[in-house]
Amino acid sequence: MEKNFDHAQQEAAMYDLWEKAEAFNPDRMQTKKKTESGRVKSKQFSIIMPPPNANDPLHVGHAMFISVEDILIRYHRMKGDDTVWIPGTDHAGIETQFVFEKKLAKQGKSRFNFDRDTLYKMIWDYVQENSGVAVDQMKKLGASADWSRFKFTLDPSVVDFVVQTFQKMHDDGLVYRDLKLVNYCTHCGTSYSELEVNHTEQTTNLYYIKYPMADDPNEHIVVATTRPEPIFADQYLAVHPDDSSKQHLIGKKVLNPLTKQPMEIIADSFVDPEFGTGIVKLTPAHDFTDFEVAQRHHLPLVPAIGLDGKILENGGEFAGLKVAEARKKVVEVLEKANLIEKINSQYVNRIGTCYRCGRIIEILPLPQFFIKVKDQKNNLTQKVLDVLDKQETKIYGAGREKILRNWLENLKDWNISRQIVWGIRIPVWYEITGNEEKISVTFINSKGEFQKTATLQKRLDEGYSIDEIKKGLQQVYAPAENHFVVSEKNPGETYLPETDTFDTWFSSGQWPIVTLKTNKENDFDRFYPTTVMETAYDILLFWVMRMMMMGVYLENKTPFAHVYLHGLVRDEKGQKMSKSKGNVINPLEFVNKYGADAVRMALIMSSTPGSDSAVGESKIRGMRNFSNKIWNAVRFILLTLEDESQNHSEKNLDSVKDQAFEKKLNEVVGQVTDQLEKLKVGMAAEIAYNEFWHWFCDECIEEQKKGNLSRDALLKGLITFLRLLHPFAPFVTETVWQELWNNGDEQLKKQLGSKLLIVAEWPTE
RNA sequence: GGACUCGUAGCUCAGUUGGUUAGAGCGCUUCAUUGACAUUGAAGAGGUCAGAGGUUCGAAUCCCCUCGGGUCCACCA
Repeated sequence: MEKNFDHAQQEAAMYDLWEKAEAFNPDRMQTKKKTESGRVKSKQFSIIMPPPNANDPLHVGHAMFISVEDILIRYHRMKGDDTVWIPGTDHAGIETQFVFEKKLAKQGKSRFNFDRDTLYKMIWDYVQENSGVAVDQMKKLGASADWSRFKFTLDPSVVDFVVQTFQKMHDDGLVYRDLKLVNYCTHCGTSYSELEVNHTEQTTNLYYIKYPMADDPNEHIVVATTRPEPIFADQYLAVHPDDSSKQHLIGKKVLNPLTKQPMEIIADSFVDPEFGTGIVKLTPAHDFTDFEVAQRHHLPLVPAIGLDGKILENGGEFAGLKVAEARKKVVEVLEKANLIEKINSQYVNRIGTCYRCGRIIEILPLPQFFIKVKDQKNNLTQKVLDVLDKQETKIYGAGREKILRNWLENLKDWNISRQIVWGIRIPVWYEITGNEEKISVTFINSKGEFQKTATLQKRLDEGYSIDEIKKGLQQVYAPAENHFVVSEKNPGETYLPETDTFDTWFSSGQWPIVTLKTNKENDFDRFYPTTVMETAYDILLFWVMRMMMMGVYLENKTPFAHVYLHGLVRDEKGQKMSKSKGNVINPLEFVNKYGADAVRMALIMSSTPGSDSAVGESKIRGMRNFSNKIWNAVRFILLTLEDESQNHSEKNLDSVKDQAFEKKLNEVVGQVTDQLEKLKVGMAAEIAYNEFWHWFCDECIEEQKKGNLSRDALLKGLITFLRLLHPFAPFVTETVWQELWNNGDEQLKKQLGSKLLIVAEWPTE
């Protein structure tokens, strides 16, 4: 054996050995053990991998989940459980389309140059080019996932399943289409769920604007607002009903400062009498609170801003201006008319920004598809809360269960429409007959020219056929009340397809079910509910919550028994990694430098669910030393085995020492096993590390050198430790195991029990 | 405003049913070692476990308060 462990030379070979033996596939491996009574014991252990973005290389967070999950999988496989780890990759709808559009932009093109089908195919090809990278990197990290069960989130079988789910939800009355306010990014051209909006603080102007009284234009009231630009569309103001200083205003009318149209003052308790002047203008089409107030009082919804982020035609002289420009101009006009009392320029305000591009999110009314989350018959959130109450799913991660409960209790209906191409098309078709005036379309005509938004009627009048429009279709805008049918295929000549796609989380929310139901025949019955869902805590609400909702809806059962939430990996100083700081750790770079085992150990050791951890090069280097320690312990023991002269020196051994050694060894086995059973992966790794290095190597090997411990005991200890350490450091342990097997006599082989460590038996006390 | 979380060795962090001298990695000091490993070993310095109070035979751990970080949510325009 070489003096040091050469990870670069061994890792790929070991992975190859495992794959050739089909060690990851529970159907091929003998994972069932017979009990004493001769019965087959088939406790299952299953993990569905959180699919990484198919288009991106892995980052350190992925390395973290692979380490944790692979440790659990390897442990249970060795224990003899029916163990499966189902891998996959994600199409990451908005992310990927965003990246692709940037690429198009470099070529001077945009998504408006292509019809839906063409664009979809282009992105598909683009993702295919990159998709091997992530899988390859997972293998480099040692992931013992069953690749024969691999799934991509846009595989036809997945798409079919998701479409059926939507159909079922629609049949059950859980789906509705409605004009609602949505968070819309005019740059990305899509709406977002409330979770996808970042809130940042910003210092803005708070304008105090005079509204003349209708019955006496010399009198006025003052309203404070940060958003003067949609004033032209406002029709109502509000005060608090119990605000004694404002009560005389209720029911009175003022004049709109821009349009001079009369506006009524209503009373609603949402108004804070202490803020501003205690009088609020209502803009129901562009403010969530105002929208709710308007619904309570049955006030009209008058949009002022369009999907392009510009003022609509009803804005008169402001029409066509972008929001920011319009604001400037409105303020100018009001100032000229002497209608601005004062401006507080130091007002700190929270605004929503796009989590993708960082631009300000507009709130716009748009017909979208929603899932009822608190339906009377199918109260999804309540069902999930019940699951938590009954502890059918346990959450590991400090305080995270409370956060989950809090969200479930307050969750609003789920907007699942996204205005992008890269995803699963919502299987809905709009009846067009009679609605040609109300439906708008954008498309590429047969000459390849982009036709911007116009009513269907107008395009038909221009001589375009339905067929031509359909072929080059980009976007359909059907009114909320438009009749539609749910169907994957075209129901007939008189229909146009919905062009929106599902929110990625709608399909990935079904991931544990889809992967099991569209794979090997009995997988679902065999592995559902899965044992552990392991993922980062920052997608607890996006993903874990949705999976639980879909699980209880589709199967009446939670999709997993345990949720292990790992923390964010920070840099050596505990700072958040970011490209701009330049402190991003590329896990594969360190795999090449120090080995996968070292990276895994560094990520796992001293990490605990729910909390962030700090990892830097020095830690990884330290763990590389540990791999080498394992290597050299084996090297030493192999040398002593070859050295026959040592044999007789053991004759008069004090067997009491051996007994003490075995006792302690059993304790270590018990401790590591115990921690793994409790999902305390970090603790398990730490115990195995310390006991191996500082007890077995530092003490026991030295004792053996002095002749105080038998060679047999030491060998037994070594074999036991290799088993214990294998889940954590699979490559080096398997490498030395092969070394032992290939150089060992029959007796040693018998002791090892298995040619491959990966499927060797987990030690018992 | 509500909620959650954290404050342990110079640095980054373990220590979840309260129980003997509080641990690890890296760093630091001194020494050792040409035969498992310098990617090593031995010895050591370094912590009033943020602060005050309470429960207890016993608290880093449970409760209350204070101070100081972090995160999430919320209709204060």
